[in-house]
Amino acid sequence: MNLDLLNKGYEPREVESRWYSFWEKEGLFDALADSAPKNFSIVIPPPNVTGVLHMGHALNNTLQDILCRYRRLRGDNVLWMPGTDHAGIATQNVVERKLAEDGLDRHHLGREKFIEAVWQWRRKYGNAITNQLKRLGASCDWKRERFTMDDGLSLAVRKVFVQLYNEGLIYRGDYIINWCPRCSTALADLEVEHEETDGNLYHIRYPYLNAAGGIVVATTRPETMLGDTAVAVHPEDDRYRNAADKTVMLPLMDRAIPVIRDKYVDMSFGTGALKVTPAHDPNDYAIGLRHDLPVIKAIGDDGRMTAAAGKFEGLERFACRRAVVEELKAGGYLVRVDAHRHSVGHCYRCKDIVEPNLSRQWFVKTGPLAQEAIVAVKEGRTRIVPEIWTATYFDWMTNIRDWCISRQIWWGHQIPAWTCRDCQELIVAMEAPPTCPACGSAAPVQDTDVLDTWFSSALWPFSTMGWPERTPLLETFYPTSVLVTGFDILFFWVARMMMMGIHFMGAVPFRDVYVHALVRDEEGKKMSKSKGNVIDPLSVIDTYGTDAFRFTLAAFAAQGRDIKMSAKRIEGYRHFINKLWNAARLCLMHLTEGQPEPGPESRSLPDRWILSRLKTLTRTVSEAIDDYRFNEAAGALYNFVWHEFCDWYLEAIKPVIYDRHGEEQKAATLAVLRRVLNDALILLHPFIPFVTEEIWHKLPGTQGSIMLAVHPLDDKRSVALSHDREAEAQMELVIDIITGVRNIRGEMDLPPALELKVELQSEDKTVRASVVDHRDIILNLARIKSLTVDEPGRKPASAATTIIPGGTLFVPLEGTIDFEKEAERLQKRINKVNAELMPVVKKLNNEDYLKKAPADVVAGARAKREQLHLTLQKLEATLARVRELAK
RNA sequence: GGGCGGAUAGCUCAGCUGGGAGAGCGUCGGCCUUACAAGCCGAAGGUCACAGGUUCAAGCCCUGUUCCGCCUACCA
Repeated sequence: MNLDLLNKGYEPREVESRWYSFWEKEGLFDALADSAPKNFSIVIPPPNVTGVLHMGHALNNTLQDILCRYRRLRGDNVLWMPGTDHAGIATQNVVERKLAEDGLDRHHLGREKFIEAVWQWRRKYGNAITNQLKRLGASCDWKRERFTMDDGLSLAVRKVFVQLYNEGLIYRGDYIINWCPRCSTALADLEVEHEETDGNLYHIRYPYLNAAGGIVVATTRPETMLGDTAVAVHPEDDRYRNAADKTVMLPLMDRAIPVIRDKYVDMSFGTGALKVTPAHDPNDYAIGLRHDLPVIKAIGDDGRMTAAAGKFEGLERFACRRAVVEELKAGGYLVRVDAHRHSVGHCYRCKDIVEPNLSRQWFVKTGPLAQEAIVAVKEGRTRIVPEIWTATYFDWMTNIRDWCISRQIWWGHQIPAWTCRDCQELIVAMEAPPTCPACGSAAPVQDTDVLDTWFSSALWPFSTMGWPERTPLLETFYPTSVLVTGFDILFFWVARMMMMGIHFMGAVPFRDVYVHALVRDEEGKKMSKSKGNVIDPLSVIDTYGTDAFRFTLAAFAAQGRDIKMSAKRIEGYRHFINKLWNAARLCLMHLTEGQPEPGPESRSLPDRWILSRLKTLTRTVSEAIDDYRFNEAAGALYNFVWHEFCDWYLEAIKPVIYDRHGEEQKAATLAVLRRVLNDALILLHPFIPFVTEEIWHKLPGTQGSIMLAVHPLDDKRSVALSHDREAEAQMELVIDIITGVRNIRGEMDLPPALELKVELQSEDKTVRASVVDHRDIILNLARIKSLTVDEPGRKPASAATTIIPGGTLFVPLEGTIDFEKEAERLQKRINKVNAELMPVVKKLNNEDYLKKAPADVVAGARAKREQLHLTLQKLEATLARVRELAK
């Protein structure tokens, strides 16, 4: 016996620190660029380079790692492509804040120096997130790590931009876009978060220019009136039949503006008259185009009023709102102010209120691209799991609007477009044109804008593999097997990868998209720094260990449901890791190298049973992983290890391994024990890689990493195992008897030390024989002194009784029995059986049921009725006897 | 405004194509049994949100209602 093989309690810190570097050093995460018989690939959703590991990353990468490790164990050539995203606005903000600490800002530094500063920052801090992924155990092929701003990916970005431009799928134009005054950049529609806000609806009277009275308009943003160039009414609105074609005087500005008719106006809203501000509202802009209205930009890109706002020039937009309202009131123009709840757009980065603003931007024409992406999913070339997201995907893709891709920041891929200083020719090209192709003037000027970060992420599945070159990596691993992601970036990222992948590779970027849930806090709220409810995965890992954490995530990753995370649940799974650890200790105390492996014929009942259960487990776990039902796989493993393996099997074989049943039996059992531990570790490894690797190395007879082990589905000796129905039935009987005795002991308050003699009466010969065969196991686990087996006959007088499916169990308690208590106990049982019996009887009395239900279902119900009936009879007879004796 | 999801034991949640209500934690009782007290054994606890409907049969399918949560949207 070798007790110091493993420590008594599992210490994750010490163990985990060893294995990650071992795996990396051995090259166990490396993919072969050349195609193997089976290839499997995943591209990581690249975390922001500024990021720190949060719960979302932890879940996302744990699930990917489970898939990758599982596929490797199944013999696949696995590529898990890692990398990070340059995260334009986020990173720029971080570095700007950093500079501010030194009293610097980017405008003083200049563009070039600022970008250099960002690169410096990236070199210094940019690996934080990848190091954290390593602590999580992520088995990425780090040698291939990519960054969205590295040379290869930047080339891919330019190539894509130029081609789309030449195909007419990228264009530049003046449109109303979402403008964030704080970030001072355009935002895509997706980057705007809408939030219901309590505001006011201001009713303002615009007097007619050459007539009495006026028109009352309603607005939530009164300051925009400074840019009004018309008032619109619906052509069929009788109220304004006479008003149309008149001219009103814009208050405060003393500007004459026309009253026009446009069907866009909703007669039922407000007064039915709409003030039109083409420069600051997308609908108004459209109306402006239809009616050839002037465009007056009253709010500047810095969020302050422009010269066009007259005396309000320079006022911050919300200060201006207050000032405008005051003046309107003073001038008698303000008719009414109603409280009005409406949704207000906020910048998803800085949360500042977004201002619709007219400006010249670059757009991707998404219609044709989206169409292809819809067809790909319709035809099943890409499958979205769970399927529920397919509808959402279609919905969004169908109603997609053009994608504003230019950003007025510095950190990112600068747009490969140049303008000639002299003739204004626009040149879109991979490299800077030395001269203008139109007029020959020197050095056209590059557009100062950069591309939306998601533009480069959209290329991720193929740009990381070396596109535009046709690399072996692409040949082998594109399309990728599956993309694992949270639904929050389904549109931002997945949809756009679909569009770009199909367009540029001619094939979908992934076969499956597995959409997982969000990790929330204990109360189901989204974790966020401002709420202070963030659980830091790294501190969880420090406290409970990576394996416990990963297992928790997997166990709660039920499809379509968010995960509420709390320390308490992780603690529960730490116990599981510890349980496994200690079970392994027990095994390792007895397993030695080179033990003989006797044939199946010498296997005991528990041996046969556990092998049969292992077979089921292997299938269950593998199928669950194949279907992305991670929680089912984790649940099956938990139940097997803790309850079947530890509670029953290990307890049952203790007498054998402690040398009470002879050498031959011991050798057979140890061989089984080894096989079960071996296979269970392999099945567990994708979920809890560290502890399984540690145990694996202590297991005599194993060589190298568990990552190179043969999966039970591919291992001849394991495949040869089959379901052993006989063993399962016999073991069930044994368990029933043991549980029955334990139950009596517990409910009758019998001291554990009290030596019990137990009698089983059964009319079933097979049952009797079976119990005799396995008497030792029962004596040991039920902690009883003797077990006699008989045909039904004389009932022991002073005994506690339990009915089990195979017969009746008597625990004679001569002189010590408490009849009251026993009667009570039996009555409880009777009530329970009755409750179970009632619905069955009712069913079987229903002729329609007998006629219409499938035969096997009816047969099952009949069998159940018989069995319950029998049990009930026995219980009632016993109770009657006990009552008699109690008198 | 449109759409989606959720409501099952005290808590957190499983329950896959309709056919015997489950787990973990917590609670109660008993155990230091030679791997594990981060453990072992036993027990209690549920009108499956509400109201209808389909069906021989509904936690599961349909309709409506209530309460949560999320996504989406250019009604000023």
